[in-house]
Amino acid sequence: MTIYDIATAAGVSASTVSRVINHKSGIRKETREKIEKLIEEYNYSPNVAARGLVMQSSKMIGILLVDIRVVHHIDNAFAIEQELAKRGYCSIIMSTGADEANIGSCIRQLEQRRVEGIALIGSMFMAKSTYHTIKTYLPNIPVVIINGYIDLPNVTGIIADEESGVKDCVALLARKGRKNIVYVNDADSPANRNKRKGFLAGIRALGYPQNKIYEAATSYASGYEITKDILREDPSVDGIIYSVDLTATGGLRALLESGRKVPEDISVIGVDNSIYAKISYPQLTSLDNNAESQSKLAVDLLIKALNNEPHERSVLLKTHIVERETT
Amino acid sequence: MTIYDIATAAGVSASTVSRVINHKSGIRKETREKIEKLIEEYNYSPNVAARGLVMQSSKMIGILLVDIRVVHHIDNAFAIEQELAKRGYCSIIMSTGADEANIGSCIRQLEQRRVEGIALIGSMFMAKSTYHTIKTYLPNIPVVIINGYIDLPNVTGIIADEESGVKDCVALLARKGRKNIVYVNDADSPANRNKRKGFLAGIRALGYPQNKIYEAATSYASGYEITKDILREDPSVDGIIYSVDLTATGGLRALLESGRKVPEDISVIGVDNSIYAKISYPQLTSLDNNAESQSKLAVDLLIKALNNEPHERSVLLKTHIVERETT
DNA sequence: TTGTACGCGTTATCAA
DNA sequence: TTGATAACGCGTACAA
Repeated sequence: MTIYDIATAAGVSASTVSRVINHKSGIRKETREKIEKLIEEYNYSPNVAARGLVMQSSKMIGILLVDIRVVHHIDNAFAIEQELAKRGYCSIIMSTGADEANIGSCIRQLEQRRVEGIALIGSMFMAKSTYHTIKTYLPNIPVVIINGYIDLPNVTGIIADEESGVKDCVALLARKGRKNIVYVNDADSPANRNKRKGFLAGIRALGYPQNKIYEAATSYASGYEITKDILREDPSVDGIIYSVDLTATGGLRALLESGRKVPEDISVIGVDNSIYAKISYPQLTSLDNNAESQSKLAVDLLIKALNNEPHERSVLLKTHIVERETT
Repeated sequence: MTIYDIATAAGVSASTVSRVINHKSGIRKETREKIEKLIEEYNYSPNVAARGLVMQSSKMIGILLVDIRVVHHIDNAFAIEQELAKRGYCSIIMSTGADEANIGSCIRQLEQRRVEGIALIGSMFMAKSTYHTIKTYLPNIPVVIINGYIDLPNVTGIIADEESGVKDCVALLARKGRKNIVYVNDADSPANRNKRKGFLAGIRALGYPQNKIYEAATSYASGYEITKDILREDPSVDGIIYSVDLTATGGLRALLESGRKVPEDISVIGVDNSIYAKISYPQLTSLDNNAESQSKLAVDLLIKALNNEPHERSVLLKTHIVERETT
């Protein structure tokens, strides 16, 4: 079913049908109505790809995430998808995985689809290889990166200042009288390296001798296990900062089982201020990295870029601690 | 940058370049190498939309969810996206919202993009209007629906038998000596109507007089509030089944605050066996509706359908209860 | 081994 | 108010 079928059925040319479809003026009322009826009758709808070819516009954007299942990232994707859908854009959402080669392959796929803009969600996309892929294959289309920054003229970065945020977390624990504070990192990423820096800076500012960092995977189970390790290795620990809420929830469980009282004996802080922080028991104090503002800004900047309007090239967002029951 | 630019630069015709790109045989080695070098040099990559036009294949599939942020659904989307990406398909993922008109509009958009297959995730897509939209606009492309069924020749349905599952939950609580069991529903959906049926059937089988059903929204906060209501209205309650883990976690908090011991005084069961069940305290007993099998099956059936291989039209999956600390 | 010519489904230009 | 024609970028039958 093509525009020609409708044209033939209506006894007009394809251009007339096209005009009706695109609501152009200068069509006789009867002609328009006849064509509209036929379109309805045949359930005809124009082929967007063909239209895109001649219009030189795909009306598609790409959204890349390392893993779509990470709640913290999907909220960003949702905001972008919804807002751009309103403006007629279709979103291609891809989980790239952490492998740099695959990230490159995904970006190239988006290029082949001729997307008109790209959102990169997660600090993983700050990698050198991504820089090169964008520079080489997508030097002209707008790119926003959430929680990251890439120094390219067509790329806009939005970063939450988690380094200062985690430093503030350390200070908060110190104010609560904590002396033995450790940090639990999860997966290696630029964002996590910044948080770690913030932790070390915070400890340094206090002049504490203890600045131990533990490594966990990004899961409840891993948070649980590493925390049992911590209690064994550093029995005097009285404060733990986790790089993400999820591992912190596992940690809380371990603490509970060990008989330690939270926050009487030990304080705990997570990062993301996610649903996990509210669900956990006790409810988790967490560093809010302003995900909602990030999303809104990202959408806003991407739309501006798509419309060739002037806009910032990089934005740094403040973070703040949401205190709950674990501190 | 088009195939013609490469052809001109190489001093050959576009068809020769096309042959090189598509790895056809019968090309002189030197010609091929020259062209390959040029493609590399110019960072040329073919326009997939144009190719799709002539090949009559978009290599795109659509994934529809009511809300991409619902963890329980996003896992399905992830599995489908990953598996089909391996096979060269690009996924258009859309959050439709619950509004039927908008669902229809999303399906029509996918049709205009000429997707080659569609996955519908969530029982909301069993709605009459969706049936008609598919029947009218997409009578020929394969559709799988996860957690639902639509009686159309091109649609395959996968359903978890949550009705029996919830009935089993009631029976489990009865075995634990529970006499006053209530049910907390969340949003209205076909799946939830089945769970409710299961609850009522379970109560009926036991001959219990009490079969009260409460209504909540799909959130931690709502689970918390409704549970406080329950304790006020039915102080003798000793078992609560929640239609989703999320509301159950809110409920657990309310029970804890009320001073009731779980599971000594009261037993709690959720549905989905999600991460929430593991994070909550006490860890939540939950009805596992086999999300992973659902995903695998959906992918499998969709691929078979895309390849025109024979496959089942509808599958019913068993559920099972994962017992943790709340029963 | 390579080139020519056409078609995929649409829109825009220009002429009628 | 409408139609013929070219163009978008590509793949392929057929010819050379």
